Amino acid sequence: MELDARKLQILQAIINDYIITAEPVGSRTVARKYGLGVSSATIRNEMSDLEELGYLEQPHTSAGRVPSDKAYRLYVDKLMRVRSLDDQEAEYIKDLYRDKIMQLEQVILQTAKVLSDITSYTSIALTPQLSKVVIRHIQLVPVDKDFALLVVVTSSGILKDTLIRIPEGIHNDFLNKVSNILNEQFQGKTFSEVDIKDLSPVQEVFAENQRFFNSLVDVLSSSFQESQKKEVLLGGTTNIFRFPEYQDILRARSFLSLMEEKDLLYQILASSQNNGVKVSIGTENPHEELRDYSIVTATYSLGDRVLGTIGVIGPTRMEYSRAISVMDHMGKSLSNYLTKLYGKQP
Amino acid sequence: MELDARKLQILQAIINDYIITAEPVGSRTVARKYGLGVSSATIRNEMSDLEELGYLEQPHTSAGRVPSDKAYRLYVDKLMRVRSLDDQEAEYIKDLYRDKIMQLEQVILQTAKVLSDITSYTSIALTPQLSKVVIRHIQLVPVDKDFALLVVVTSSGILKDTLIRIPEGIHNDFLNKVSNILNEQFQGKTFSEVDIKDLSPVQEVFAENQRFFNSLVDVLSSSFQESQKKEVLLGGTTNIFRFPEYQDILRARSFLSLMEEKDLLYQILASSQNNGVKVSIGTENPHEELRDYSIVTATYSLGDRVLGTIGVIGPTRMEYSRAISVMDHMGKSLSNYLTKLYGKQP
DNA sequence: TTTTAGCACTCAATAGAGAGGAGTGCTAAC
DNA sequence: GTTAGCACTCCTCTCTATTGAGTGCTAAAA
Repeated sequence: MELDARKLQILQAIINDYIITAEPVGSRTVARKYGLGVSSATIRNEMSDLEELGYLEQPHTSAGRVPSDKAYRLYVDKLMRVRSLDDQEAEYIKDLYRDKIMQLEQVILQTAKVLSDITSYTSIALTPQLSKVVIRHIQLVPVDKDFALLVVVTSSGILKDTLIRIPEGIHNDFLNKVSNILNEQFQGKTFSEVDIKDLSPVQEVFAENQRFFNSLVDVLSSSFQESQKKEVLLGGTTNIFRFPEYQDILRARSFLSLMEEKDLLYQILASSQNNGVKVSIGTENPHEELRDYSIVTATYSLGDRVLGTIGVIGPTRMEYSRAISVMDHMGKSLSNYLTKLYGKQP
Repeated sequence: MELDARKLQILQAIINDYIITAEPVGSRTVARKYGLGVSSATIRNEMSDLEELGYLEQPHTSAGRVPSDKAYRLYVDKLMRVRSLDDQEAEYIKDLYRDKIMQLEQVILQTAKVLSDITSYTSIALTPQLSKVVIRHIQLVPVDKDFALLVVVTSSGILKDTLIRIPEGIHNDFLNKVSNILNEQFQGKTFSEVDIKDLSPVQEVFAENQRFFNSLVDVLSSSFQESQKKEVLLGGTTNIFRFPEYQDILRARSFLSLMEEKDLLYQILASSQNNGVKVSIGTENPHEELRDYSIVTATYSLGDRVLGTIGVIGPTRMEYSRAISVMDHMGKSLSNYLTKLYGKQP
């Protein structure tokens, strides 16, 4: 049995209604609110068919029906018409990136905040995967007689700077020399290519300052290690309370706990590395814990290299149309901003 | 009527029991569990007195009694014996600061995490008030032909670094010159003393590079502005779910919303600027919203200058003894660490 | 053949009644 | 001053209708 036009209409009506009300939808409601010119009995028959086909589910016999993940999938792929952003939202997003120079992580954090504000879902963002990023410059900047700043600049902005203690009697010229060595060794490499052991041959340059050499190696290697670190940023975690299905303390708590599992969230987002917007509905998701949620993600890039992923998570009865258009727009705006700011690298 | 020894004993028993169980305590429980050698009827009479004196409250006639804020205050000031940390906890804290050089904000963030882990309450931390901090060094570090890094180093570590675009044809010597000018103007001043207008007289040095001058001023002033910014860090927000009195969705939600009001939290913490540990119990707190919570705070310092505040927040039936000893220890450890690391400044 | 009206049936949600129990306050005796 | 005893309060839990939204089926109408 194929889905004829009327079945589709009814299915769409049920999905629309359920997205708004979060209550199982009955045949009478469909007949009255979405006047299709047929009686509730007819709709009842159709709904029965739709259930048999796996598009609808019944929480219990005397309740209305609820769309299945399969129905949402159909809805996203075929039924729904993608809304474009309204002016206010577009303006909000534009404002975020207008004329600002922020540290990379700040940009992503702000993006997450705006995402959760606009969609009223919880937003998740992956900071850029620095292992893929090229080291542009390393420099030891003298600060005063005791301290220097080790700055590592990458093709996507600054990675990191660390205060490092310098031994007595070290001259600025020596720091410059060290900077040059570091650049020779590491410039142009990505973080995954870098190997701290490459420094060993130049150890003799440090002569009597072996302690300085060691602490430099320490700082650099922890810096490189950290660059591999997964970092997951969140926005609007308590937005989940807006939804009636999370008025239950156990559900709310389990959601909030889920949001604290950064490793899991990382995996979820990292899996969608192919450019563009991706929608995962409930059980489509490979992770058992996400069975009850839907996730809409988009990637962001620097030039044509994908750097990371942003997304929103919410109940499966998500406003897909809105979420998708927002994510699409946001991914593109963020990529634009980054590419404009950090441009093409040598 | 003054509180005699037996009344104090009974009060202490009730507080102890309520802190553990979160259930109103009845006269029989006191008689049996905390054998004072008198019958429940006697205790009942004493409890009645204690209620009249404002130390106990009754949720309803046929329930046991619950300590009032006044009782907790007495408990904290007189009754309780301050536990010292157990070895495991002390070790945990020591570990946190051992041999690590972290960015200032990282230190505070980690401190908050450990605090909430150890106490199982939610922790709040104020990042250092940079307006009181002295600028040690400003430098423009050339990164490549398009960008330089503006680094502002303060007496408490790095404040901030910002990537800044430099116009074509600017030579490193010029950047150094600019760095020197900036240092002349701002070195040794605190952020609250600094005035961006001081730069105007040197504007002519920039000659044809007025755009560069302008963007420099922009970045600097936003940097200075940001230094005044209140920043509140949290740890263990979902710990609140551990407590039976927050199994109710409304209470849990209202707590989590409260934790999102960064301005309010800032005010709360900022108000305790006198050195040492401070305890605010329920209604003692000037803020209406905190009526149901108790807060234990401690300050942390660099040398003898108070930089900020850390604290834990939880239900009024808090384990004050534990909380106070942890906060005391933590405040001191953090101050030690900072002072050792960033030491005495010129 | 499709649609519809009608009706019995199901089942969650809600309200109400009653029993149980923890705890108090009071009184009278010790 | 202390305690045993007892009536009383009031929350909590359980059990039992009652209600109502919604279904599925059947038979008649289109």
